[in-house]
Amino acid sequence: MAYVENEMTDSQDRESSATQDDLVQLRVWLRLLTCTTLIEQEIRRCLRDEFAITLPRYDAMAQLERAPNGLTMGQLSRRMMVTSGSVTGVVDCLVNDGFAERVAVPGDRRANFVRMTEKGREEFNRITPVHHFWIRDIFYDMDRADLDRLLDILGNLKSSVLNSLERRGESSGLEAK
Amino acid sequence: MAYVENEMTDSQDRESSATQDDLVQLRVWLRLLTCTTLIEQEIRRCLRDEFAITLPRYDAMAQLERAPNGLTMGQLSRRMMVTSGSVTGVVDCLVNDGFAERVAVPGDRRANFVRMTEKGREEFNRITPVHHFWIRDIFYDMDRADLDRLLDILGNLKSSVLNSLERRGESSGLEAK
DNA sequence: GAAGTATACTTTAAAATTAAAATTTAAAGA
DNA sequence: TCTTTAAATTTTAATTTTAAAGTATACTTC
Repeated sequence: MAYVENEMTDSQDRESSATQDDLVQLRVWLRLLTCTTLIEQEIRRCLRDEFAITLPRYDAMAQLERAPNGLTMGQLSRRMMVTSGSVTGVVDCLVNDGFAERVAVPGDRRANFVRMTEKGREEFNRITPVHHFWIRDIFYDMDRADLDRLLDILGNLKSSVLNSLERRGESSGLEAK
Repeated sequence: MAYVENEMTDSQDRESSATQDDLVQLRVWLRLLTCTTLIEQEIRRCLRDEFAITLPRYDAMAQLERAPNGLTMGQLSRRMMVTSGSVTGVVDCLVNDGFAERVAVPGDRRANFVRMTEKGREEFNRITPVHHFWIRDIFYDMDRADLDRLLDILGNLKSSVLNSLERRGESSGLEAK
């Protein structure tokens, strides 16, 4: 799931390559990846241990929760940033668990909406406050100024990435509108 | 692969939940995840299109390249931040392709070193400059000050995450030494 | 040195993921 | 209308991933 960022004896994770010369961008990328992986693995573990749910499923529920009328598979796929094939399986599981349901789209027989059931909404509301607690705990040492700066800089980074994708063609499958 | 961060019409990717109230940490986390996912998908695509190699395999090669004597499976697993079961498969493929080889560890018959072959090193050296170019292009709009600040703040974040993991027990499987 | 425990790794089963092909339906053009 | 093209999903095959179980080897302690 990613390159490197290691250093010292055997300190694990993935710091340190690209430390010698001036590849700042590479160092930033590797550190970004390290942070994301650490956080993602911890959240995944917590969700499994305390709520017996996988991260992709909680992710899907988080998207559906804010769309009372449901989302099409395509919309859900773009919002989760995974391929539609992947979403098919995740939604199948949610439907199996009774957390979501598929509903026909009036004017288009190719598509169907997925939306949360009442049971799904209840489960989501049970998980979410605890999830927020985990996140706050993970970011506990970051002061408000750091958080604001980070949000800001990541906003710039996101623009930079999207510009890069546009330069190379493919508008990344996630164009607005 | 992760929650949310969406907004506006249908702008895709995953901005916007948690925009209303004061869940800064959550907003930062979601934006972090968005950036990482965007970059990772693009690098994955480039590696596939231009070098017919997967990201995990290139990742493993990047780790092995800086360890001329090889790494044990456990070391490689911790550095790649994936489970050892996962590494087994990736290394099998690298060995199949002739990019890596397994070597017995003198004093320990349970372990074995994995190290790159000359062919693997050549392939790695062919890919790496192009990889660096992609990374630079992706970060093109970020000025030096932003990059430095980002590296710095992500360093703090990494510490914060590791502290959080320690508080909860499990030193995350990646303790130094 | 025997027994119990820990370590290094592989294997297994289940999920998630991607890319590409296949299906079905809609929209557009002639 | 007919044909082509596009769009929304699902399916398929291959990878990667995790967690947990299994194997083999090393270490510790009595």
